[in-house]
Amino acid sequence: MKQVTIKDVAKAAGVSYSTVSRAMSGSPGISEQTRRRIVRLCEEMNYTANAVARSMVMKSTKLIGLIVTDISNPFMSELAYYIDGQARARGYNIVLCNSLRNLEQERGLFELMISRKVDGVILLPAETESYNTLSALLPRIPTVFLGENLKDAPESYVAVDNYRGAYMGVEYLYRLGHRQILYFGKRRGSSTHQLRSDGYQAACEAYGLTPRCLNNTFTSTSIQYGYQLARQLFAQPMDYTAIFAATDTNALGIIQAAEERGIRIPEDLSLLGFDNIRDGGLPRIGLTTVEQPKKLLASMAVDALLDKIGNELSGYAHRILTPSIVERNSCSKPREE
Amino acid sequence: MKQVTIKDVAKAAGVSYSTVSRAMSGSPGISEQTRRRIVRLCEEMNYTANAVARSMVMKSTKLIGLIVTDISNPFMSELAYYIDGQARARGYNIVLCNSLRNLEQERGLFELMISRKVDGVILLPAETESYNTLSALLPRIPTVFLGENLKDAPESYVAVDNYRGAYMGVEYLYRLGHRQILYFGKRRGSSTHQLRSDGYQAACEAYGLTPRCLNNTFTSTSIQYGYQLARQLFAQPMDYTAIFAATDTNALGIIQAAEERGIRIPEDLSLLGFDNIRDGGLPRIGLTTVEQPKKLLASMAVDALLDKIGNELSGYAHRILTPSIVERNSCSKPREE
DNA sequence: TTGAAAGCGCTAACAA
DNA sequence: TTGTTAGCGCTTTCAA
Repeated sequence: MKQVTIKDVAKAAGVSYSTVSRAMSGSPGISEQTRRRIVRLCEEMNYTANAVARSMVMKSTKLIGLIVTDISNPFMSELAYYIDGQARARGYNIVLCNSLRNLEQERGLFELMISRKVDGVILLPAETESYNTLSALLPRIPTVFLGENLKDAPESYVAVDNYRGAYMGVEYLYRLGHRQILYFGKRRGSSTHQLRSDGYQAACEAYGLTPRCLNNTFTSTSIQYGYQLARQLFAQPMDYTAIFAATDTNALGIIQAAEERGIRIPEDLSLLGFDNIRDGGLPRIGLTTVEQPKKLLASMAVDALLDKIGNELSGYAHRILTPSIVERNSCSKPREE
Repeated sequence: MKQVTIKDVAKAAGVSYSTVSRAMSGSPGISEQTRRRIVRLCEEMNYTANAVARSMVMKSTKLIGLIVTDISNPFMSELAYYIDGQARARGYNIVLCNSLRNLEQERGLFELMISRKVDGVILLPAETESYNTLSALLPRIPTVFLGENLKDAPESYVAVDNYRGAYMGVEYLYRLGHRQILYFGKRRGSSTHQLRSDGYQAACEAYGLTPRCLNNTFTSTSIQYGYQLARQLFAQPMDYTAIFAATDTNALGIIQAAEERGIRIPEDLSLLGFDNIRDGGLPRIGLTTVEQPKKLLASMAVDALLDKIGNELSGYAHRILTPSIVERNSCSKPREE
């Protein structure tokens, strides 16, 4: 697997190797004739430029680090799909890592990205706390936080307006006629969760409803945990007509628990999610939910990062997108008593 | 964002920069005293070794290219999750790309990986044809095909025994009492699909059943297409008691179409999938399916690749894993007529 | 135990 | 239009 280098080509062509470089990179100051000759020769010789060597002198790897907590999570894999598409269209590739929602691991990965000299990193933080853990490293590499709202932190992020999304969710249920809405699954340590729960509270106040919140005591929001939480909940009398789940994965767990207990959705209970992960659109699930515009989030994150990479001087940018509600079949009017 | 280099540290420490290199890389031939002094200094100065420069001289990037058709597909994102874990444990990172199941795109990405000098690539091929499209490039970089069975091609791959899996699936349905089993969704251009369908046919013969196959005429196997195909199918009289879907995504589409038509699964119709993607385990879905052991597949692919990278001389290896059946709620005895 | 120096493959400034 | 040459930041041989 001996690699052909620019020197080999130069020798074969009988020119200096800077001429080969010029021919390949399309720079000016070279006759069309020799360029063509050399390009052809490169193909014949199977010459492929060594991107590592180029990175060395260009001081740019054209690589973006993407740190997610768990790529097998459908929300993140969808985001990753769009990020890759957008990045590649701009000449970049993605180095992917999973932090496993572990701050130490995340920090290690971040340092790894610095040492790999990626041009920038897009981070789906493990927790809100991530910002603090990483703050000392942040000046060393352009970074954009994605998904998590950093409020007024002096660092770039793009996220959905979680407060507003939750507010809209309550409004939606209210208009359907619900007056007892339970908020389900708020997880500690996440500003996303805090904002959603704040939005829920605010909307309840505005509409004269009594807010009621069931916290997620687990460290994660998988379906499993949602299910366990919901089982506990359903063991008690149901004095609400709708559940607003903090995340779609929570909602999926609720569906499972409801199924077991013979609670029909939406006939007996309306259920509203948040995120709009693909699974919610599956047959028999049909989850109505507050959508995070994943494609847009992804492309804004890439744009913001490349902006930052381009203008070293620039500061930071906060971009907050407005969510919307996607209606499927998990919400209806409350039953007449 | 001026980067601190090894020279800066050397100057500050008053030693040559080779000494700093030795101190950092833990090589012998350096007093423990100076090593400690230098390591401390590096930390103080925020020195992080430049992996690009190191790659340059080591002729190894410690990077693995991972080319999938679509990372948002749950099967692939799960695989990617395990691949990353296994690779990182061995000191490697992943460069992720999506080929969009497009041969040209895939070829381009493969060339990109060569030029990026990744140490090897794991490829979830777009089609069986991928092997031919890429064959000229294969000698230039260690590669392992994942998921697709290349039969006796002289290239490494790891895949599940698709033939056997399908055979087992038919046996499973047969034992439940089914005698009319329809095979659904075979897609052209995929040896995986070919093998599954062969296994189905063989099992039918062995058990004295009449094989019946409904081909997928689309180029992809998304839920959408499965749904459309199933709609056409259900418009005709149902002269089978079970459907064996070529993939879980197909099965999901079938569930949707069945739902619409009021066909109950498993009461009116048993449904067996293949792959065991996470979605199949969701509440209300409960798809019984032939499982591909994703974690094992991933770690064998990484192992096979690192073997290949380690021993330049070595040839290729074919590793075929045995699938198993995971029972949930989509299959039952056929109804008594 | 440490330092000097070559070189990895490339780009770009400068010379011719 | 083309060639020469100096690096990019590191590892590693060879000498001291």
